[in-house]
Amino acid sequence: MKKTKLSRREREKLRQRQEMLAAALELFSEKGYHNVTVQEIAEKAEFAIGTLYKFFQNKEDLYTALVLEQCDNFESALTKVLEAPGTEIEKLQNYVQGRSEKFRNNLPFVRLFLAESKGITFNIKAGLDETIRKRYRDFLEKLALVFESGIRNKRFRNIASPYQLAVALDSIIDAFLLLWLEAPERYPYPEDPDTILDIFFKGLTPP
Amino acid sequence: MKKTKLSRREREKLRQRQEMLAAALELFSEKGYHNVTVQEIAEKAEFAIGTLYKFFQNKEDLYTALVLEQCDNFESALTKVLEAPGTEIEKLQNYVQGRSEKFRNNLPFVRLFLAESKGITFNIKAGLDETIRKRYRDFLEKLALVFESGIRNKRFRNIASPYQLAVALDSIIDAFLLLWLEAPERYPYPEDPDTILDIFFKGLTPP
Amino acid sequence: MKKTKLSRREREKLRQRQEMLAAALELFSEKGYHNVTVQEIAEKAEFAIGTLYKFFQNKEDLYTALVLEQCDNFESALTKVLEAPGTEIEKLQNYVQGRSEKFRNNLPFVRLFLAESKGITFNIKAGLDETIRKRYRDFLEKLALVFESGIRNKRFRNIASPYQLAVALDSIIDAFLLLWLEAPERYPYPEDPDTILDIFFKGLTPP
Amino acid sequence: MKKTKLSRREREKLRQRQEMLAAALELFSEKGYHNVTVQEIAEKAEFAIGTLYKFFQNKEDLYTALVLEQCDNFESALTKVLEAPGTEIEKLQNYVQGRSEKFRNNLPFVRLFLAESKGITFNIKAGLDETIRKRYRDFLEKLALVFESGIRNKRFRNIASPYQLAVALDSIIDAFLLLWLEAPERYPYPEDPDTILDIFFKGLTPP
DNA sequence: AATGAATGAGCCTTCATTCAT
DNA sequence: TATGAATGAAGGCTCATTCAT
Repeated sequence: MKKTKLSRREREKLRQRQEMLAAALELFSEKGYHNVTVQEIAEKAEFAIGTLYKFFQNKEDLYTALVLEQCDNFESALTKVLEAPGTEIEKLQNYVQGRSEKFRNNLPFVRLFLAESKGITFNIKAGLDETIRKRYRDFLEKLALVFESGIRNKRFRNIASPYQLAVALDSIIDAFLLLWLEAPERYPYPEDPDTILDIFFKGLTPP
Repeated sequence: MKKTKLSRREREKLRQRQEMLAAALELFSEKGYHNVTVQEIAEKAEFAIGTLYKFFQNKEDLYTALVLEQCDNFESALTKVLEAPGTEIEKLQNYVQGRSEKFRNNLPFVRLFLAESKGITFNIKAGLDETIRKRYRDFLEKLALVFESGIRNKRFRNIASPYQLAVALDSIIDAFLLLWLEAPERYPYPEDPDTILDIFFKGLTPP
Repeated sequence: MKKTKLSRREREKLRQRQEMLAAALELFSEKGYHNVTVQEIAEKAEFAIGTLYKFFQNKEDLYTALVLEQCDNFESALTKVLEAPGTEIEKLQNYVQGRSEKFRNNLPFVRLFLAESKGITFNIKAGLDETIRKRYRDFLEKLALVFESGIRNKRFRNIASPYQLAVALDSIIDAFLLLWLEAPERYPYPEDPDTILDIFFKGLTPP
Repeated sequence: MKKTKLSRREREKLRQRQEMLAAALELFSEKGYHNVTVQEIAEKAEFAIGTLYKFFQNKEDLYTALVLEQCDNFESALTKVLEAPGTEIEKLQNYVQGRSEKFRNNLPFVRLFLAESKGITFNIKAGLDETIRKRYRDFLEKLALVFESGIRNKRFRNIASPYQLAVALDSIIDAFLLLWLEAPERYPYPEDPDTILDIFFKGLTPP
């Protein structure tokens, strides 16, 4: 809980930086890294190019900062959810609920995130994607812990390794998110969290 | 089932085209669309740039042709699997098996496919991704039919819409594929097909 | 012999100006005009850029002021040497000695001076070099006077015009200075003044 | 005496390269490295920028190639002069004559050469000047050999080390060249070679 | 008066595409 | 028909200079 007092100047700087990142996020998410010019970002953020280069060493640096910052944000929010007290089932319910919401409120970033974590982007020369995948794997380990404890105390059946279950759960959440993204009216989100968990909890074959 | 006789000249043309596409696939999948020059592709394929432009209108056209052709290939192979006779469970088993294998034998393309279907790539200005997603949705409908009939004849529990189940299954297959792609030794593939189906069929909570 | 009393404020101004010029000299001589930013100069001099621009209209102006001031300094010192009483030979001895010393104590400037007077630098658009060369020519006239009087009173042989002799002498002094600059241990300076004069006075061919 | 047959294509390439270098030489020598844009060079040489970049990796590379090639040219021509048969005195006469002529026929390059070898230019990051100075030193060693043998067989008085004499001679030649460059009508060149040698051979003081 | 953040013109360089041979 | 040299538009980035505080 940082409480450092920032000078007016510093606060101003930070605000400017956020504005630049916001403009960049919107553009990158809309057109892709290579189809956005630094000029455009500067214009959208209403700064001169030179000013933008005072904040970020180059285009790649800007992109990297953008993605990593957003990752931090997501990570800490979802980690908090997982660490809240409750049974494993409750934790998963909260996680599915929390992840879905967080994503739906940050669609522009989600598109970037999926691009970096799932596809090949090569937006950045030296593997930003690798950094992001590592962080994502680390986060999945935390999610896996819930499955692990659930299996240990017999609340969950031992049908796959905890990590695999974590991977499976997340992939379904993302898939349903994309479904909703593409056709919000056909696949309304509100009911999905339960659907997802039903798939997981009940299994397809009748008992 | 076209059986048109091709002249020697035409067959030669086709072979050249395939060589160009093969070179392009390798490069695009390795470095990303924007980090590959037409020059490079021509060199790798051992043609002159001008020759390459005789076959494809421009870089985008080449990329589009490449992706769509590969999609055709995958689609028809997997459709065939789904249409083979058998119970719904057998069909799904064959599908998971077939999809996994097909993917593992065509890794370069899979990377492109995931990039285009999951992330935002904007490799191509005018929504190649939209075309691909549409085709993918259409294919998912076929997969959904299996779930639908399974639900109808009570082999499967009705825990989600058939289409949702199709989406969920595919997303898990892809996720496990990525898992294996990133750490083949830690997540060996052979056992995965069953794991995936177990998750689906048995459900997480004990009966 | 200006004796104007400067107010404290004016003296302070002058001191600041000198500090800026000193920082600039060091940087320009080390990296060349075009590889030094005004930013750098301001930082090294520990002033804000804006302050620097209060003293000099622009980068060129700063450079010009720097070079001209240093030239003034050198010129007046060496003129003094030439005007000191003594025979022509003594004058030349003192000149060689004085010039060598002065140069060795102001290496950073010498590099700039040689660049401006010998090479093409185009550091400055509107011919600073021309100004400098003109001043240098004027100075050489003074040196030539020594040769002229030496020739007139038969102390020197009339083997070339006085001005040519002045040019020749200076070029040798500079050449030896560069020699020493590049390999101080191999071409130690102390003995050089005499060597230079020997070349001049004795001639190469035996009498 | 290379006699390699060049294909028409190769000869054409070489000619283009020479045209680019010629345009660059003229511009660099007229305005200085930093005041010439690649655009300008391309225009003057009547090529598109892209074509120019097919021949040279970048602006620095072009400049380096230009300077080094010209150096080669000068070096080999003057070395040939020094190696021609004759007494030491004849060799020096030929050298002064040859150097003067060569320089006067290649004024644009001389300006570059002096800038790189005498001044600080920092046109190029990684010390082209150092390369050039090394080559110049090596050449001076050859010139020094003439003085050495002259001293050994008593044709020359031993008033300075051979290398120092070489440095002195060259510096005077250059100085006189500059003199002529600045005021051709006042310091006509034809008589200079003898003047220079007179200064060297006769000495200033009467016997 | 002093500051230094903001500006944006201009430069180097790349690469998709064309077209003469 | 196949070639690949030539093209030049467009983008990333720097840095001298200004001006509001």
